[in-house]
Amino acid sequence: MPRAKLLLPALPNAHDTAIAVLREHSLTTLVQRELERQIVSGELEAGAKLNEAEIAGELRVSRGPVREAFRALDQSGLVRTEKNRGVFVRQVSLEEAYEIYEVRAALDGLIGRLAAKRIQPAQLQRLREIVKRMHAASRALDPDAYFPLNIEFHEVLGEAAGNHALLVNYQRIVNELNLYRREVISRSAESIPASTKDHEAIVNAVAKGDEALAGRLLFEHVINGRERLHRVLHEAPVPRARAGRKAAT
Amino acid sequence: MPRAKLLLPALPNAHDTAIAVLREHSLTTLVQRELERQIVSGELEAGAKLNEAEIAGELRVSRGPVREAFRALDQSGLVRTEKNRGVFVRQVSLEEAYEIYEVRAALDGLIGRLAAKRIQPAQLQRLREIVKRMHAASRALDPDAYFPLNIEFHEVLGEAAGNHALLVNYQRIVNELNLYRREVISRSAESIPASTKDHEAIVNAVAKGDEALAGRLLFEHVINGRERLHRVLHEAPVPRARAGRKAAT
DNA sequence: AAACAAATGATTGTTGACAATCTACTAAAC
DNA sequence: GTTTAGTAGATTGTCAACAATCATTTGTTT
Repeated sequence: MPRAKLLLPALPNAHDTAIAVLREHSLTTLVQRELERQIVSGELEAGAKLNEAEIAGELRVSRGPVREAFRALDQSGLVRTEKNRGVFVRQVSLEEAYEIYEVRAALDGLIGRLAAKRIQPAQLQRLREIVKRMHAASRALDPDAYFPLNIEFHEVLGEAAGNHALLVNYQRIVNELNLYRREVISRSAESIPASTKDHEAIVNAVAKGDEALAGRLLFEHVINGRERLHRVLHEAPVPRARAGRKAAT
Repeated sequence: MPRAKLLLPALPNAHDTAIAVLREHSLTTLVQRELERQIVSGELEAGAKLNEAEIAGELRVSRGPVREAFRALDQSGLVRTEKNRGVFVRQVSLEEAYEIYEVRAALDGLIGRLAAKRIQPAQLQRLREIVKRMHAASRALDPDAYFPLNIEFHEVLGEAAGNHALLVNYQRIVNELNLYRREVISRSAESIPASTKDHEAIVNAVAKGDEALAGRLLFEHVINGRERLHRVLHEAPVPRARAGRKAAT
């Protein structure tokens, strides 16, 4: 008798909450999120092949939702699909990373200008605390502590810009970039102090409401990051890239 | 006897070419492209509901590839999905459009700077011809001729920037924006001359290789476009019962 | 032994069927 | 007349089976 379900008391147990989740989200969405999490966290490493049946088995769903999730992840740039061969966690080449950094610089420049105009006290406070923790990680030269702080810093700043479309595009770009940076940044402990200084200056510019300065600092911060990355990879000189240009007038 | 297929001579007919296409592209990809075309062209108007079975029937495929295509289109911002209700061609509100314009301005600013640095003679020639045709459409005050020229202009410029990641993100943004602009721009014939002048100045700046100027002009061009749009919308909404002001939620 | 050919196994691409959910309509109650 | 409950139809979400393609191994030939 299905009627019984309606008479159940509102005692939430694991089964009920699972059903509640499914009422709002499709399996495809859940699979997509889980895979995204695994990719972004590095659990699935770049270049790894994603086997439909295997993933479906692990997540206890059929291949349909998995395939749909693959399509979404492909479009968002986290995986690449080869017909009849499968999908693979995207590997971002140095050249691609270089291009993506330019895009990110432009978006971050905009974020800086908007954040300087619109940031709210609570958000500013969060930024200041993150920077404080960054200083600690910086003194300890601890990349594993610094990396998530860096992510959080730019996340908060992105929210402070108060432009949802901008945030969505920014997050996508940063995700792609993180595919590239993870392994590298852990080897670049020496760049942490410089990066921390950048962040501090950015917070000050935003706090002052100096839109032009905040925009330029963020733009340069990203370009600096790109060059640091490049230097770590090839001890060779960085391709000519002028950090000083402002994002957009 | 399926063996016969292997013995067929290499005379291309409709059937063979269809098979050749499928060797390279999955049905999902083809469905995705077709729907994207229909949405961008306006064949499917904003807010329209996309029925899985219906589309599958029209395109002679099963629902699987259609659903996968939906996922990709959702991620690229062309449709919105409501669980158990279906997918709809995305409607971009005025507020969203306003936000997206800001993002586009930042990306276009970057395009301007990069294009000024890297554009090739053939591309510059294409831009000049487009502007010439724009002048013609401008004198005739013909929005239907002007609209595609405008799209093409920015497409060429985007290619000239020589940054693939930038181009991909830019196209996505422009697609979203076009969801909003189509109906509006046709009513704003009076802004065509100003827009044409913008384009001409941009070409000149790019031709001179003046990165800062090209970047600034493009940024301002987009913002101007946003303001023109805003003005058209807020002047016109008169009680006069002229058809259709539904989009602006 | 090296290289090519055929067959086998594994994986992806596609389809149709079934279950769950929503929408629209009818009818009864107030 | 309006509202509410119930039901029938349509639509989406999920799944499992089938077909096509690719990868690997085995066997044959030189």
